[in-house]
Amino acid sequence: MPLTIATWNINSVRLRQDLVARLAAEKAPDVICLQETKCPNASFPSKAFEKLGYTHIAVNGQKGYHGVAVLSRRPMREVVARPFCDMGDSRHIAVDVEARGGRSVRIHNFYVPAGGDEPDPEVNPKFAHKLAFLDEMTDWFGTETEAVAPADGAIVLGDLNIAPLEDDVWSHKQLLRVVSHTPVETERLEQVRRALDWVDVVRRDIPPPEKLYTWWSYRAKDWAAADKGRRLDHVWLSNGFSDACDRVEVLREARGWERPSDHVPIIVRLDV
DNA sequence: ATGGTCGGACCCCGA
Repeated sequence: MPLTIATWNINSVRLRQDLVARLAAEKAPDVICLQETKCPNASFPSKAFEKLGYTHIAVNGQKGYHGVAVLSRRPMREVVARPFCDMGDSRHIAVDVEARGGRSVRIHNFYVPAGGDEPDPEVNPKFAHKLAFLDEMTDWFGTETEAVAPADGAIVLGDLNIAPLEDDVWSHKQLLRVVSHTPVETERLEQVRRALDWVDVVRRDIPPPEKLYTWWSYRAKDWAAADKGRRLDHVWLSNGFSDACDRVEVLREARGWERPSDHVPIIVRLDV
């Protein structure tokens, strides 16, 4: 049996638990990693997800903002919820999911700061925070290599809030000075990736120049017609483990579901 | 065409 893993910025898990149920019904992923749950741990709707078969749940939430969670139908244990930038923000959780032969897959679920509007760390503290967060990821990956990425296999996924490639945005030229696609961010994200030589399996399987987006603004009158999206969500596999992934799907249609999130799920299938 | 729309807090903020 393959292991299927979904990542989705849900933009309030309580408001959209029915959409998570729809994803479970239509795609039946073994593991669902959520970001922007906007929900304290005590209020997390665990019961609803347990009824869907996701009996293993790990949450790192806070009131009103941010928040990440992992739902699993396979045995899983929480490894760490690492605080970044001494902010008290809930932006990371790591779990080990059981695989064949006593092995396990370590999943790091991230919600990287969006960074505000002005792409200048001197005048915009939110952008400075975003860059500091990325640098802390690089440092952590580089210094605690074994803990971050055990030999059995590891995954970094989530809303990284950066569209790194020209074909990850609707207009490279028009977004070069827009937060999420500025060179300072895309270079910083590449440093994070290179720290452990993570493999972007989504772009391995759906390579440029094909346009690929996971987020469309709520502000567009007709998101599908305008199609001004960005690829802000990512799935990276540890080097030497990437061959385990034999299928990638970006669920674009979920942007058209009733009262949607502005992000759509990515689903990967692993033979592990 | 430099607007627009969300969600969750609270009387705006972050996205």
